[in-house]
Amino acid sequence: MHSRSRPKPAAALSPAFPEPTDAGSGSASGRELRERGKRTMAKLLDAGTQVFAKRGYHAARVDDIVKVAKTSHGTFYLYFLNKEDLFQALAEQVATAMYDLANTLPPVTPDEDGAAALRVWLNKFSDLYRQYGPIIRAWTEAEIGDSGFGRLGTGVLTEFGRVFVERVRQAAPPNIEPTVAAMALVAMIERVNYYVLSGQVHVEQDAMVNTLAAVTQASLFGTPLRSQNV
Amino acid sequence: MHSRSRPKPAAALSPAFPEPTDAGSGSASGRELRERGKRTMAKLLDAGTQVFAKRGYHAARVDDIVKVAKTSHGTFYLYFLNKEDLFQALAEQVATAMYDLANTLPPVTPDEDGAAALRVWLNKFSDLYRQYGPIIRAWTEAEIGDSGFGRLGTGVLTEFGRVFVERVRQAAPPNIEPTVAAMALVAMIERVNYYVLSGQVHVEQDAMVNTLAAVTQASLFGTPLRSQNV
Amino acid sequence: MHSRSRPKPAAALSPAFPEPTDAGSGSASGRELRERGKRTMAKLLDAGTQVFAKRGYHAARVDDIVKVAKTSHGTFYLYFLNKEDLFQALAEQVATAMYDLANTLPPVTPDEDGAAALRVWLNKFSDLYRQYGPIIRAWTEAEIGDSGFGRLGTGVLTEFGRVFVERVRQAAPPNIEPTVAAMALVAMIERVNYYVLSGQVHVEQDAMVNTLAAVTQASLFGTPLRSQNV
Amino acid sequence: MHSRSRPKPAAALSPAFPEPTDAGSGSASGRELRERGKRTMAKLLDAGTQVFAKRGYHAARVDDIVKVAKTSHGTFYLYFLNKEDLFQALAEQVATAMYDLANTLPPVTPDEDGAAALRVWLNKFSDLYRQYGPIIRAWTEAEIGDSGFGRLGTGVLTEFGRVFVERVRQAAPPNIEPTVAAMALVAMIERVNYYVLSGQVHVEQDAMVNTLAAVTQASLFGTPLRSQNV
DNA sequence: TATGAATGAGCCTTCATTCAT
DNA sequence: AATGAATGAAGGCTCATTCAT
Repeated sequence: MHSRSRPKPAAALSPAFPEPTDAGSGSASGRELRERGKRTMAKLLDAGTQVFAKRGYHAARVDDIVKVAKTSHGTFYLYFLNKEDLFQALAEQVATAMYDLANTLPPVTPDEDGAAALRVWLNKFSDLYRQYGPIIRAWTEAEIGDSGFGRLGTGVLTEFGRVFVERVRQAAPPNIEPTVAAMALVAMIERVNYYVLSGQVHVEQDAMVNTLAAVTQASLFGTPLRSQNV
Repeated sequence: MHSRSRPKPAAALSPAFPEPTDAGSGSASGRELRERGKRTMAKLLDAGTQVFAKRGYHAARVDDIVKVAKTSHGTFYLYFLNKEDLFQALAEQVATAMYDLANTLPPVTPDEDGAAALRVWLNKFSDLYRQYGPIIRAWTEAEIGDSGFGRLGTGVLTEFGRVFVERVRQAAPPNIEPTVAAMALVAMIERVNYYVLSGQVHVEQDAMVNTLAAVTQASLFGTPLRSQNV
Repeated sequence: MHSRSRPKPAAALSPAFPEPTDAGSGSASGRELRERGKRTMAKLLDAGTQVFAKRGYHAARVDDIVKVAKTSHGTFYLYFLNKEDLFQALAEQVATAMYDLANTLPPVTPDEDGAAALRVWLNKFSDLYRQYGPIIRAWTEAEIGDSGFGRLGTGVLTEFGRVFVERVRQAAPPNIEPTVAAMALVAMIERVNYYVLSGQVHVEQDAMVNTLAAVTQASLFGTPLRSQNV
Repeated sequence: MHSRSRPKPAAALSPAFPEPTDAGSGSASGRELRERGKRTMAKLLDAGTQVFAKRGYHAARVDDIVKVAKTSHGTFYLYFLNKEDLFQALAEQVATAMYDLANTLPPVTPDEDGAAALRVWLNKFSDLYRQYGPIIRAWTEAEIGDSGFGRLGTGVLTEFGRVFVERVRQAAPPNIEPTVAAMALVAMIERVNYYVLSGQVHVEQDAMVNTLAAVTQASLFGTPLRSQNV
């Protein structure tokens, strides 16, 4: 669809973390932005997040977005090729942040230290998911069909899987099949956060995190599941 | 919007089962359908499944559906109030089947019998998910916003949760918090099936089922995770 | 631009002349039209002729066309892919008619019989030009840029040139260069009609035809130019 | 619309020549331009010529023009009221040059001297047409509708007609109708140049000029058409 | 019961023009 | 004298829904 490409999120995998609102954000033309231009683009990205969150990808109208951003249609198309392009930019922000988070997953040990480290990480995941969840949801929606989003999503998923597999390998006896188990854990963590964020189930973040940590440990080390601090 | 309501096909699927989600359905005449009418409606439902699967809820056009069903726009509106109504009908089919399946979840025991029973059930879940997955995915999409779908989805989720909680209670020592753990297991099972079905990860159904059963047991009884038959 | 193709005008070169309003006319989908559909399409083609005539290709809005045709936007796009597609259909009508006319050019002889035959033919040309002139003008406009119209126009021009060359060859001594002379005559005839039709010069059709016939004969046979019946 | 009017560049082209088409020009401050300003204006006029040539009047975007001129939107509107104003300025250049050329048309005599003089003039016409042809083409396009361009075009045409009529009168026996014949010759000369310039027919300039001269002479004096020097 | 033509609100996108710096 | 960000009125096109047959 667009003929000019934005900086790839993969680049952001590097340790040097770019400023959140600029990372992966692109313009319709790749031109350099002055101060004012940056503000406008940030407003649009932010408005996009809100509107996609509220209405989902398909139902979101450019008109909604520019209204929230208090700017005009013309301006929108100065910064983005179209709705998809804006979404792409947001998705890349998410992807970048997720990649980075995945790589901070601590080694999982069977003791209370391991559980604590896991809980810290799960809290960070939860915070990130809360921040970007709407985009992720819309992502799933946009994914259907043909667009290139799928790959982005799969990429992030794969990265999570890869890191979890490593941890599973480090932790578990050699007779278990780490890839599937890793995926199962990733799936659980993602989806529970989704249920909670979307309000389909009502649980405190602490309870959720504790349980997820416990299930994860139990899965790897056979520690009987006990919900702590609930 | 005309007021005529659509015959409720979902109801027929499980005569004994109370129609829990019927409230929101704004459809469907009680008029009896002749043989031909039944065939046409079946064609439309089937076409709807295909098209929603391929394009998602929003991107699906009535035009696509009637083309696949080899019928006309006029006919479509003879059987359904609108696109949402058709989707509702399909969603109700899914919900009914899911409710029924949830209620066949066997007691979970720590022994190999328990694992085997779990695997049988997970296979049934997987089959059902494969059959209806596209609708479920589109469901998530339609859910965003305001429609009544959310309730339907939440209802099914709740039912699964309820049943799992019962089993977790039966199985686990009294000091664990069953509701959150149950939800985590449901989330894991659903999402892994989704990943696999949507082709985002490539795993054989057997491997998936075995792992899910193992993780479930491990979570409840501390059985160290072992992937069997992989 | 469009993925489905309309019947080629070249086909219409065959002696069997198709009904004027159906020739070259195409639909967005190639589907067969019922009586009503044919009427609607005719209305749109007619409205297109009027609007393109009045405003030119670029300035013509689909909205104008459907207003003149007393129909709706939706209907327009039922019959044509877009504005260009409608124009194409009209242009093909013109091209077909022009091809056919070109092939009826009589042999040019130096006597009064030759002049009379030429006048008859020029009158037919003039009538055709009056009928289709607006489209031809818009054609020139649409031609600029990249579209395939150019070829169509060039094709018609070439056909006229070819036929005139034949006649010039028949008529003129062997020492003259027929192709350029033929083109010059074609250019003159076309452009004079254009000037007159567009109201840039005010001359009666008779005077115009007589003069064109006289110049043509004079060019070929050296008959001194005399304007008759003026 | 601001009322400041643009400096009239056309006037400068022929100080002695009365500005006949100035009436419709709604432009341009009498403010004097410094060296830099003159350069900028020249860049814009030049860019305008290129872009109108390539895309035609309607399809030409101000954005294209300023890009080619390597300047900004703001600057464009410093020099011209709007797109039409720039076009007007260019058209006036053309009109002025054409007027001047028309008035150098030599008397047409039946001998070889007359033919030679005609060929010299036709070559000048051709050169001018090549230089300004794109504008003339766009002119025709802009003409459609309501703008004042038509008058400008008609004015030039009328001037050519007037001059040709004089020559025809000088040359021809009193029994011919000079106005129509003159127009026919003008039409021919213009249109042949157009065909050649637009690449619709492929002829060397020499062949074209020779033929046009021959047809012109033949029309006036009955000299049989012979293409010379081909 | 079935058809397909017709409708028009809605949304996306472009581009001439203005304005603050 | 120059810049480039911002604006918003057009205008193209789609698609859910209705209607006449």
